[in-house]
Amino acid sequence: MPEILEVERYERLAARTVGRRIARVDTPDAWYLKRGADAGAVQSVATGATVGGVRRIGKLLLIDLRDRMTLGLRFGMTGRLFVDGIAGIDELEYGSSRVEPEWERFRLEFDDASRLVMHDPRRLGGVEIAPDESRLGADALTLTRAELAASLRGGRGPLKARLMDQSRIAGMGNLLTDESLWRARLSPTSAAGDLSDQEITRLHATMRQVLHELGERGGSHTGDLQLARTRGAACPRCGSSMLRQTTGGRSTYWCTACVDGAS
DNA sequence: ATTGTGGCCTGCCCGC
DNA sequence: TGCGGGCAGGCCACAA
Repeated sequence: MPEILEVERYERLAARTVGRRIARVDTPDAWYLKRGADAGAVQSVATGATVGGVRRIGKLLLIDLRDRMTLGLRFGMTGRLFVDGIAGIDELEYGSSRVEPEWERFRLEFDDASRLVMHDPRRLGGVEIAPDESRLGADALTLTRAELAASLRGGRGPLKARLMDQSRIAGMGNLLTDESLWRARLSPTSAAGDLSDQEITRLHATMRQVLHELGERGGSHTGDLQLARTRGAACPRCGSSMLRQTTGGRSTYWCTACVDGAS
């Protein structure tokens, strides 16, 4: 599913449209427009506008329109981006790899007839006008150790939930979070605020490594833990059986032996 | 403020 | 072979 690594790819793809003028906006799925936006509002904002820049905060893709408001694109779990017929991601874990015209939820058509298309079978993504960027925390790809420490401080809920709280750290999804915790040998269920300075340092270094390495490999589903994300699987590191439980409302796979064991 | 829960959405997989 | 239940998770509304 699109986590920060996938949306980073979408951002680079969308950057092709900078400087293009939007001739037409298509909103075939009214439900896909969020936070009070409707077809008329989106059209008045975007039609005739030139794309001034493309940014990303966490999993939110931002399209800045020159002298107009910004469009915010969220991809949910199965959203894919196409620009000029090129897919930002070929396949998505848990998503269908099929491409169906009826799954197109949002389109920008430019003066030169090129198009930017959001494709989302399950409709969990959406488009909004002028998203409130202050609701998002520090971007995970540039997260500093100090920002991580501040994000965890005082947290009494599970560590995993804090890492996935987009208002504190923007971009971490379920797969990246499980991979990072597993590599750092930290329990997803321990209280976020209970980590020692040493553990915070280790988690920070691990997250950086995971984001870099999985980014190079091709996405959030390419982690070392991925094959073990199934019931009854063995820990790829120590061979113990993986525990599956729900934490932070998400299915969580982790190895209690690796956390408890003396490395 | 913080934390936890349920619901949304729907294609796909598995078992019968 | 067809059918139906369960599953996936990003995000939000809501409750305590």
